[in-house]
Amino acid sequence: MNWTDERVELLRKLWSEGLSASQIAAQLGGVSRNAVIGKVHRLKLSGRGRATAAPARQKKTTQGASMQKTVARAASAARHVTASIGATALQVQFDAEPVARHYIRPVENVVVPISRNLQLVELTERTCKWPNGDPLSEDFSFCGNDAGETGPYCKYHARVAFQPAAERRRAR
DNA sequence: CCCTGATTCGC
DNA sequence: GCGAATCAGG
Repeated sequence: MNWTDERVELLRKLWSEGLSASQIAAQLGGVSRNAVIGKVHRLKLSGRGRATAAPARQKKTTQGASMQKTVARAASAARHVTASIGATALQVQFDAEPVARHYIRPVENVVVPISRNLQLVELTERTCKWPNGDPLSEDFSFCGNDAGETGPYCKYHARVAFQPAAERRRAR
């Protein structure tokens, strides 16, 4: 892959929009994040916003605070909720309340907190491949939360996708 | 371990 | 100019 004008332009755009090098590499295709970073340097586009490395960590933004509440309310099974709004994508991590697990029998009531809304090219072996939205739509995306190594979905979508037979019967 | 950008250096 | 390897950091 060579750096055509179009590709450089897209690189400039995405970089200015705050996407991470790896995300840009994924969208460009055919290049590694290192290639993107190298190119960014050569183009002297570096230093976008915050200087050194990973900025993806804020704690008490008003927006962040209100969102934490929203997520906490939505996910009744959540015990610990941390949300971070980075220069790139929105990312939320959480741990389920073990006790609460007994209450959420009806699968319809399982609340999936939030998705990273990744594009197809951004999926890796560890990202949840649960689809969001209309595959024919522009804003179609995948959940993208951590799926571990046990399957194609994060634990919440796995719970929806792989219902135990008995449970599925009563959930009817 | 996952990720981030920064730098170096052989090609 | 390019980008893998490496470094430094969250």
